[in-house]
Amino acid sequence: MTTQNTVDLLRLYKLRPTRQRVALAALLFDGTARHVTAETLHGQVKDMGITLSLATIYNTLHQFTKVGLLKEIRGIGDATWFDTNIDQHHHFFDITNDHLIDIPASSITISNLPDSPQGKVIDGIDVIVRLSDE
Amino acid sequence: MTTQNTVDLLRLYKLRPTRQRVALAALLFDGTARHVTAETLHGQVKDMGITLSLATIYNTLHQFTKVGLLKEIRGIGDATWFDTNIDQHHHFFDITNDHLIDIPASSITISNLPDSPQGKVIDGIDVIVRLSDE
DNA sequence: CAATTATTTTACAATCATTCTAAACTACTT
DNA sequence: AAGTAGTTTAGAATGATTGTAAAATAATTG
Repeated sequence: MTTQNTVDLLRLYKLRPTRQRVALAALLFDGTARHVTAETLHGQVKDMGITLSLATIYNTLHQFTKVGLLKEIRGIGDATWFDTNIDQHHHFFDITNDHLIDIPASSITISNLPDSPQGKVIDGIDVIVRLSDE
Repeated sequence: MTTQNTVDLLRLYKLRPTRQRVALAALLFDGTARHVTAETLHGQVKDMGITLSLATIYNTLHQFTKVGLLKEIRGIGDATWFDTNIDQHHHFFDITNDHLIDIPASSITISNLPDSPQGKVIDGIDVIVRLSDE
C-alpha cells in the first residue's frame, strides 16, 4: 500500500496518521490475509529498520481492531492474534508450527445447536480446527 | 465422593493419594460437570478451610488432565479452564458473567469443512458459542 | 508560520496467569 | 525405623500485556 493510501485509510477511520501508524498499516493492509501477534509484528517492523515500541504496537493493534480494520483472535497459543481478514470466519490452527489458516464462515455448516439459555442470545461462534502431522 | 473412593480413584490413575490431591479430587469429581480455573479452585478449597499452594493446584490440574480426569479449555477469557466433562464436547460461554455451559459434541453438526492442507490431519475441533444478554 | 492544544509515543514500572527452583516434607518400600 | 522417590511449597522468574507519566508530534488557531 502506498503511503498516501495508508494516510487516507487512517483518516477515513479518524485515526491520526502518525509515522508509526502509517508504517504498521502499510505493513498490514496489503490486501492479503495476515495473522500477527504484537511480537511477530514488532519483529517485522524491526526487520524493516523501523523502531517502534512494543507498547505502540499493542495500542495500534487495539485501535485498528476497535475501528474494524482488524479482528482479534484468542485461544490460539498464549498470545493474542490479530487477523486482517475481518469477515466472520474460522481457523485451522497448525499446532506443529503455530500457523493459522482462515476458513470462510461459508465453508462451515453448523447445525442442530441447542437452544441458548433463557434471556441469552448468540453473540458469535468461534471454531478452531486443530491440525497436526499425519 | 468419599475419601476412600477418592483414594482409590487416584491409585487407579497411578497418582499417589496425597492429602492435597485427595482434597482436590473429592471437590472436583462429584459426578457433576465442573468448570474451574486454578484461581477459582484455589478459592473453593480455601473456603473449605483447606490451605493449598497455588503451585500445587496448577500441578494437580495438569496431572489430572494428563491422565484424562480433566479436559483443558483454552480461549475462554484470560485463564485456562479445566472441565470435569472429559467427553469430546463444545461450550457456550456467557461473556456477561464468564460462565461456561457444556454442549455435547453430538448436539452440534459441523459439515462442509474444507480439506485439511497436505500432510495434515485434524487433531480436534473446538467450538465456542459466545452468549450475551438479549 | 508561531503558539497553543490535543493526541500519541515511549521507556519503564506494574500486573496477571503461569511456571520454575530448590528446599522441606511425606508416602511408600524395605 | 530408615531410606528413597515422589510431592508440596514459598518465593523467584517468566511472558504477555497494560498502566503511567513525561517527552514528542500532529492538528488547530491566530
